[in-house]
Amino acid sequence: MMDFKEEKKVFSSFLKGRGLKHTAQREEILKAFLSEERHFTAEDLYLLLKEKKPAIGFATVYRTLKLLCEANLASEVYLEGSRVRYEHKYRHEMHEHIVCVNCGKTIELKVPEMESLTKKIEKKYKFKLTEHRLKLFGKCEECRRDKNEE
Amino acid sequence: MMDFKEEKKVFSSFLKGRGLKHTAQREEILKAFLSEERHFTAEDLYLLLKEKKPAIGFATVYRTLKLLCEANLASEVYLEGSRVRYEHKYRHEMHEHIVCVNCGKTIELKVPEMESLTKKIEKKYKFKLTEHRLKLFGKCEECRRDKNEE
DNA sequence: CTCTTATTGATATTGATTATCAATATCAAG
DNA sequence: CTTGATATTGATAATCAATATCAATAAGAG
Repeated sequence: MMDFKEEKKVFSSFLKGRGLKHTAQREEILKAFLSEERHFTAEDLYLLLKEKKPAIGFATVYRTLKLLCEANLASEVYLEGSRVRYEHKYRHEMHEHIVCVNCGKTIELKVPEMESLTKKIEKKYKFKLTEHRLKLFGKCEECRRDKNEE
Repeated sequence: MMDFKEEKKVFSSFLKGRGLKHTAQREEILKAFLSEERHFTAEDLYLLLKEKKPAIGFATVYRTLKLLCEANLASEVYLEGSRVRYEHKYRHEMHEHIVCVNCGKTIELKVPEMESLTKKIEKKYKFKLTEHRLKLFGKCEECRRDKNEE
Protein backbone atom coordinates (compact mmCIF):
# COMPACT_ATOMS: atom_id res chain seq x y z
CA MET A 1 0.00 0.00 0.00
CA MET A 2 1.27 3.36 -0.94
CA ASP A 3 1.70 6.17 1.48
CA PHE A 4 1.70 9.08 -0.97
CA LYS A 5 4.40 10.81 0.99
CA GLU A 6 5.38 13.06 -1.85
CA GLU A 7 1.89 14.13 -2.71
CA LYS A 8 1.15 14.90 0.91
CA LYS A 9 4.23 17.04 1.09
CA VAL A 10 3.24 18.91 -2.04
CA PHE A 11 -0.19 19.55 -0.61
CA SER A 12 1.15 20.64 2.77
CA SER A 13 3.53 23.14 1.34
CA PHE A 14 0.87 24.38 -1.03
CA LEU A 15 -1.41 25.03 1.93
CA LYS A 16 1.28 26.67 3.97
CA GLY A 17 2.33 28.87 1.10
CA ARG A 18 -1.21 30.11 0.81
CA GLY A 19 -1.79 30.62 4.49
CA LEU A 20 -4.31 27.80 4.53
CA LYS A 21 -4.73 25.22 7.21
CA HIS A 22 -4.00 21.56 7.22
CA THR A 23 -7.07 19.73 8.37
CA ALA A 24 -8.11 16.13 8.90
CA GLN A 25 -10.74 16.42 6.18
CA ARG A 26 -8.30 17.67 3.60
CA GLU A 27 -5.94 14.86 4.45
CA GLU A 28 -8.69 12.28 4.11
CA ILE A 29 -9.88 13.63 0.82
CA LEU A 30 -6.39 13.67 -0.58
CA LYS A 31 -5.83 10.08 0.52
CA ALA A 32 -9.11 8.89 -0.92
CA PHE A 33 -8.45 10.70 -4.17
CA LEU A 34 -5.02 9.13 -4.51
CA SER A 35 -6.18 5.69 -3.44
CA GLU A 36 -7.25 4.69 -6.91
CA GLU A 37 -6.07 5.55 -10.37
CA ARG A 38 -9.56 6.38 -11.55
CA HIS A 39 -11.46 9.49 -12.52
CA PHE A 40 -13.40 10.34 -9.40
CA THR A 41 -16.33 12.68 -9.26
CA ALA A 42 -16.88 14.78 -6.18
CA GLU A 43 -19.82 12.55 -5.39
CA ASP A 44 -17.72 9.39 -5.64
CA LEU A 45 -15.38 10.74 -3.03
CA TYR A 46 -18.19 12.02 -0.87
CA LEU A 47 -19.75 8.56 -0.76
CA LEU A 48 -16.41 6.91 -0.17
CA LEU A 49 -15.75 9.19 2.78
CA LYS A 50 -19.23 9.07 4.22
CA GLU A 51 -18.24 6.24 6.53
CA LYS A 52 -15.26 8.04 8.03
CA LYS A 53 -15.06 9.08 11.63
CA PRO A 54 -16.12 12.67 11.12
CA ALA A 55 -18.32 12.37 8.03
CA ILE A 56 -17.11 14.83 5.48
CA GLY A 57 -19.55 17.24 3.90
CA PHE A 58 -20.29 17.54 0.22
CA ALA A 59 -19.15 21.12 0.05
CA THR A 60 -15.84 20.27 1.62
CA VAL A 61 -15.17 17.63 -1.00
CA TYR A 62 -15.83 20.13 -3.76
CA ARG A 63 -13.71 22.77 -2.11
CA THR A 64 -10.83 20.43 -1.50
CA LEU A 65 -10.84 19.08 -5.04
CA LYS A 66 -10.50 22.61 -6.27
CA LEU A 67 -7.53 23.07 -3.98
CA LEU A 68 -5.93 19.87 -5.25
CA CYS A 69 -6.21 21.25 -8.75
CA GLU A 70 -4.60 24.49 -7.74
CA ALA A 71 -1.84 22.52 -6.07
CA ASN A 72 -1.30 20.65 -9.32
CA LEU A 73 -2.14 17.33 -7.76
CA ALA A 74 -5.35 16.89 -9.71
CA SER A 75 -6.95 18.13 -12.84
CA GLU A 76 -10.51 18.38 -13.98
CA VAL A 77 -11.83 16.24 -16.78
CA TYR A 78 -14.96 17.44 -18.49
CA LEU A 79 -17.06 14.76 -20.08
CA GLU A 80 -19.89 16.68 -21.65
CA GLY A 81 -23.24 16.34 -20.04
CA SER A 82 -22.00 14.69 -16.89
CA ARG A 83 -20.28 15.52 -13.67
CA VAL A 84 -16.79 16.87 -13.64
CA ARG A 85 -14.23 14.21 -12.91
CA TYR A 86 -10.85 14.56 -11.32
CA GLU A 87 -7.74 12.71 -12.31
CA HIS A 88 -4.26 12.45 -10.86
CA LYS A 89 -1.84 15.00 -12.13
CA TYR A 90 1.22 14.74 -9.95
CA ARG A 91 3.93 12.85 -11.80
CA HIS A 92 1.48 11.93 -14.52
CA GLU A 93 2.44 12.81 -18.04
CA MET A 94 0.29 14.81 -20.38
CA HIS A 95 -2.20 12.52 -22.06
CA GLU A 96 -5.36 12.40 -24.12
CA HIS A 97 -8.61 10.51 -23.69
CA ILE A 98 -10.59 8.07 -25.75
CA VAL A 99 -14.19 7.55 -24.74
CA CYS A 100 -16.31 4.66 -25.88
CA VAL A 101 -19.67 6.11 -26.80
CA ASN A 102 -21.28 2.78 -26.15
CA CYS A 103 -20.07 1.62 -22.75
CA GLY A 104 -18.66 4.90 -21.50
CA LYS A 105 -15.25 3.49 -20.80
CA THR A 106 -12.54 6.14 -20.86
CA ILE A 107 -8.95 5.34 -21.48
CA GLU A 108 -5.93 7.54 -21.30
CA LEU A 109 -3.44 7.52 -24.07
CA LYS A 110 -0.24 9.25 -24.91
CA VAL A 111 0.01 10.91 -28.25
CA PRO A 112 3.62 11.94 -28.72
CA GLU A 113 2.77 13.73 -31.95
CA MET A 114 0.74 16.32 -30.06
CA GLU A 115 3.75 18.26 -28.94
CA SER A 116 5.09 19.08 -32.35
CA LEU A 117 1.57 19.67 -33.57
CA THR A 118 0.79 22.24 -30.90
CA LYS A 119 4.11 23.96 -31.53
CA LYS A 120 3.20 24.30 -35.17
CA ILE A 121 -0.23 25.69 -34.34
CA GLU A 122 1.25 28.15 -31.86
CA LYS A 123 3.40 29.63 -34.55
CA LYS A 124 0.71 29.74 -37.18
CA TYR A 125 -2.03 31.30 -35.04
CA LYS A 126 0.22 33.43 -32.85
CA PHE A 127 -1.15 32.00 -29.61
CA LYS A 128 0.92 31.23 -26.58
CA LEU A 129 -0.57 27.84 -25.77
CA THR A 130 -0.61 26.56 -22.24
CA GLU A 131 -2.82 23.54 -22.49
CA HIS A 132 -4.70 21.33 -24.86
CA ARG A 133 -7.36 18.71 -24.68
CA LEU A 134 -7.87 16.05 -27.21
CA LYS A 135 -10.82 13.77 -26.79
CA LEU A 136 -11.59 10.98 -29.18
CA PHE A 137 -14.96 9.29 -29.38
CA GLY A 138 -15.76 5.94 -30.85
CA LYS A 139 -16.51 2.34 -30.09
CA CYS A 140 -14.12 0.10 -28.28
CA GLU A 141 -13.23 -3.38 -29.45
CA GLU A 142 -15.53 -5.22 -27.04
CA CYS A 143 -18.57 -3.14 -27.85
CA ARG A 144 -18.06 -3.71 -31.55
CA ARG A 145 -17.65 -7.41 -30.97
CA ASP A 146 -20.84 -7.62 -28.91
CA LYS A 147 -22.82 -6.12 -31.71
CA ASN A 148 -21.05 -7.99 -34.48
CA GLU A 149 -20.04 -4.77 -36.07
CA GLU A 150 -17.10 -4.28 -38.31
CA MET B 1 -28.23 38.95 -47.35
CA MET B 2 -28.36 35.23 -47.54
CA ASP B 3 -31.51 33.23 -47.79
CA PHE B 4 -30.21 29.89 -46.54
CA LYS B 5 -32.32 28.07 -49.08
CA GLU B 6 -30.34 24.88 -48.80
CA GLU B 7 -30.32 24.74 -45.04
CA LYS B 8 -34.04 25.36 -44.94
CA LYS B 9 -34.57 22.52 -47.33
CA VAL B 10 -32.42 20.21 -45.24
CA PHE B 11 -34.40 21.13 -42.15
CA SER B 12 -37.76 20.73 -43.87
CA SER B 13 -37.01 17.30 -45.16
CA PHE B 14 -35.57 16.31 -41.82
CA LEU B 15 -38.82 17.33 -40.15
CA LYS B 16 -40.97 15.62 -42.70
CA GLY B 17 -38.92 12.47 -42.51
CA ARG B 18 -39.51 12.35 -38.80
CA GLY B 19 -43.16 13.16 -38.90
CA LEU B 20 -42.56 16.50 -37.22
CA LYS B 21 -44.23 19.75 -38.08
CA HIS B 22 -42.86 22.81 -39.71
CA THR B 23 -43.66 25.77 -37.50
CA ALA B 24 -43.03 29.49 -37.58
CA GLN B 25 -40.92 29.24 -34.42
CA ARG B 26 -38.66 26.59 -35.87
CA GLU B 27 -38.21 28.63 -39.00
CA GLU B 28 -37.32 31.73 -37.00
CA ILE B 29 -34.85 29.90 -34.82
CA LEU B 30 -33.14 28.37 -37.81
CA LYS B 31 -32.87 31.77 -39.49
CA ALA B 32 -31.51 33.44 -36.39
CA PHE B 33 -29.04 30.64 -35.85
CA LEU B 34 -27.76 30.90 -39.41
CA SER B 35 -27.72 34.70 -39.44
CA GLU B 36 -24.27 34.91 -37.93
CA GLU B 37 -21.21 32.76 -38.09
CA ARG B 38 -20.82 32.73 -34.34
CA HIS B 39 -21.20 30.26 -31.54
CA PHE B 40 -24.61 30.99 -30.14
CA THR B 41 -25.91 29.82 -26.83
CA ALA B 42 -29.57 28.98 -26.44
CA GLU B 43 -29.89 32.15 -24.41
CA ASP B 44 -28.32 34.29 -27.13
CA LEU B 45 -30.93 33.10 -29.56
CA TYR B 46 -33.74 33.44 -27.08
CA LEU B 47 -32.84 37.08 -26.48
CA LEU B 48 -32.42 37.71 -30.19
CA LEU B 49 -35.88 36.31 -30.86
CA LYS B 50 -37.58 37.92 -27.91
CA GLU B 51 -38.68 40.85 -30.05
CA LYS B 52 -40.31 38.71 -32.73
CA LYS B 53 -44.00 38.76 -33.47
CA PRO B 54 -44.90 35.71 -31.43
CA ALA B 55 -42.19 35.79 -28.76
CA ILE B 56 -40.47 32.44 -28.71
CA GLY B 57 -40.10 30.57 -25.44
CA PHE B 58 -36.87 29.43 -23.90
CA ALA B 59 -37.81 25.79 -24.01
CA THR B 60 -38.58 25.99 -27.69
CA VAL B 61 -35.16 27.39 -28.43
CA TYR B 62 -33.52 24.53 -26.57
CA ARG B 63 -35.73 21.98 -28.26
CA THR B 64 -35.13 23.37 -31.71
CA LEU B 65 -31.39 23.56 -31.28
CA LYS B 66 -31.42 19.89 -30.43
CA LEU B 67 -33.35 19.24 -33.61
CA LEU B 68 -30.86 21.25 -35.64
CA CYS B 69 -28.12 19.07 -34.27
CA GLU B 70 -29.99 15.93 -35.20
CA ALA B 71 -30.53 17.35 -38.67
CA ASN B 72 -26.79 17.92 -38.93
CA LEU B 73 -27.21 21.63 -39.32
CA ALA B 74 -25.63 22.47 -35.98
CA SER B 75 -23.32 20.92 -33.49
CA GLU B 76 -22.77 21.47 -29.82
CA VAL B 77 -19.59 23.02 -28.52
CA TYR B 78 -18.79 22.43 -24.89
CA LEU B 79 -16.68 25.09 -23.27
CA GLU B 80 -16.21 23.88 -19.74
CA GLY B 81 -17.94 25.79 -17.03
CA SER B 82 -20.22 27.71 -19.34
CA ARG B 83 -23.31 27.23 -21.42
CA VAL B 84 -23.33 24.91 -24.36
CA ARG B 85 -22.81 26.72 -27.63
CA TYR B 86 -24.01 25.81 -31.07
CA GLU B 87 -22.06 26.22 -34.26
CA HIS B 88 -22.91 25.79 -37.90
CA LYS B 89 -22.31 22.36 -39.26
CA TYR B 90 -23.88 22.28 -42.68
CA ARG B 91 -21.17 22.61 -45.31
CA HIS B 92 -18.61 23.40 -42.62
CA GLU B 93 -15.52 21.27 -42.51
CA MET B 94 -14.24 19.50 -39.43
CA HIS B 95 -12.23 21.90 -37.35
CA GLU B 96 -10.67 22.46 -33.95
CA HIS B 97 -10.87 25.35 -31.49
CA ILE B 98 -8.42 27.64 -29.84
CA VAL B 99 -9.67 29.51 -26.81
CA CYS B 100 -7.94 32.52 -25.32
CA VAL B 101 -7.97 32.01 -21.57
CA ASN B 102 -7.72 35.74 -21.08
CA CYS B 103 -10.39 37.30 -23.27
CA GLY B 104 -12.44 34.21 -24.02
CA LYS B 105 -12.19 34.60 -27.76
CA THR B 106 -12.63 31.32 -29.58
CA ILE B 107 -11.33 30.74 -33.04
CA GLU B 108 -11.81 27.83 -35.33
CA LEU B 109 -8.88 26.30 -37.07
CA LYS B 110 -8.24 23.48 -39.43
CA VAL B 111 -5.62 20.98 -38.48
CA PRO B 112 -5.04 18.77 -41.49
CA GLU B 113 -2.70 16.53 -39.51
CA MET B 114 -5.57 15.33 -37.34
CA GLU B 115 -6.86 12.91 -39.88
CA SER B 116 -3.75 10.82 -40.17
CA LEU B 117 -3.24 11.11 -36.45
CA THR B 118 -6.66 9.73 -35.61
CA LYS B 119 -6.18 6.92 -38.13
CA LYS B 120 -2.99 5.94 -36.37
CA ILE B 121 -4.67 6.00 -32.97
CA GLU B 122 -7.58 3.95 -34.26
CA LYS B 123 -5.26 1.20 -35.28
CA LYS B 124 -3.17 1.26 -32.15
CA TYR B 125 -6.02 1.31 -29.64
CA LYS B 126 -8.47 -0.77 -31.64
CA PHE B 127 -11.22 1.80 -31.44
CA LYS B 128 -13.57 2.66 -34.26
CA LEU B 129 -13.43 6.43 -33.95
CA THR B 130 -16.35 8.53 -35.03
CA GLU B 131 -15.44 11.93 -33.72
CA HIS B 132 -12.73 13.91 -32.03
CA ARG B 133 -12.42 17.20 -30.25
CA LEU B 134 -9.26 19.11 -29.93
CA LYS B 135 -9.31 22.24 -27.87
CA LEU B 136 -6.27 24.39 -27.36
CA PHE B 137 -5.97 26.94 -24.59
CA GLY B 138 -3.62 29.86 -24.41
CA LYS B 139 -3.28 33.58 -24.80
CA CYS B 140 -3.95 35.33 -28.04
CA GLU B 141 -1.63 37.91 -29.55
CA GLU B 142 -3.59 40.95 -28.39
CA CYS B 143 -3.89 39.80 -24.81
CA ARG B 144 -0.18 39.18 -24.63
CA ARG B 145 0.53 42.58 -26.11
CA ASP B 146 -1.74 44.31 -23.61
CA LYS B 147 0.14 42.84 -20.74
CA ASN B 148 3.58 43.24 -22.29
CA GLU B 149 4.17 39.57 -22.07
CA GLU B 150 6.50 37.59 -24.21
C1' DC C 1 -63.20 21.65 -42.57
C1' DT C 2 -62.03 18.22 -39.17
C1' DC C 3 -59.59 15.49 -36.31
C1' DT C 4 -55.42 13.57 -34.67
C1' DT C 5 -51.16 14.56 -33.06
C1' DA C 6 -47.21 17.51 -32.57
C1' DT C 7 -45.96 21.93 -30.61
C1' DT C 8 -45.72 25.76 -27.77
C1' DG C 9 -44.66 28.47 -23.70
C1' DA C 10 -45.16 29.32 -18.82
C1' DT C 11 -43.55 27.27 -15.12
C1' DA C 12 -41.94 23.63 -12.08
C1' DT C 13 -38.25 20.47 -11.62
C1' DT C 14 -33.93 18.45 -11.76
C1' DG C 15 -28.98 17.99 -11.15
C1' DA C 16 -24.61 19.81 -10.37
C1' DT C 17 -22.12 23.09 -8.15
C1' DT C 18 -21.42 27.20 -5.28
C1' DA C 19 -22.55 30.62 -1.61
C1' DT C 20 -23.94 31.54 3.16
C1' DC C 21 -23.16 31.48 7.90
C1' DA C 22 -22.92 30.07 12.64
C1' DA C 23 -20.16 26.85 15.10
C1' DT C 24 -15.59 24.92 15.33
C1' DA C 25 -10.70 23.88 14.50
C1' DT C 26 -6.03 25.38 13.40
C1' DC C 27 -1.82 27.46 14.46
C1' DA C 28 1.30 31.37 15.35
C1' DA C 29 2.47 34.20 19.06
C1' DG C 30 2.83 35.04 23.84
C1' DC D 1 0.06 25.34 27.22
C1' DT D 2 -3.42 29.28 26.49
C1' DT D 3 -5.09 32.66 23.57
C1' DG D 4 -7.05 34.87 19.78
C1' DA D 5 -7.34 35.87 15.00
C1' DT D 6 -8.73 33.64 11.16
C1' DA D 7 -9.52 29.70 8.17
C1' DT D 8 -12.65 25.72 7.88
C1' DT D 9 -16.49 22.94 8.21
C1' DG D 10 -21.06 21.16 7.12
C1' DA D 11 -26.00 21.81 6.77
C1' DT D 12 -28.64 24.09 3.90
C1' DA D 13 -30.10 27.64 0.76
C1' DA D 14 -29.17 29.56 -3.58
C1' DT D 15 -27.80 29.56 -8.31
C1' DC D 16 -27.49 28.16 -12.93
C1' DA D 17 -28.24 25.59 -16.98
C1' DA D 18 -31.14 22.48 -18.97
C1' DT D 19 -35.20 19.47 -19.05
C1' DA D 20 -39.92 17.81 -17.94
C1' DT D 21 -44.81 18.86 -17.39
C1' DC D 22 -49.11 20.05 -19.15
C1' DA D 23 -53.05 22.64 -20.76
C1' DA D 24 -53.94 25.42 -24.71
C1' DT D 25 -52.98 25.83 -29.60
C1' DA D 26 -51.47 24.97 -34.35
C1' DA D 27 -50.20 21.95 -38.31
C1' DG D 28 -51.43 19.22 -41.93
C1' DA D 29 -53.25 14.72 -43.79
C1' DG D 30 -57.44 13.15 -45.38
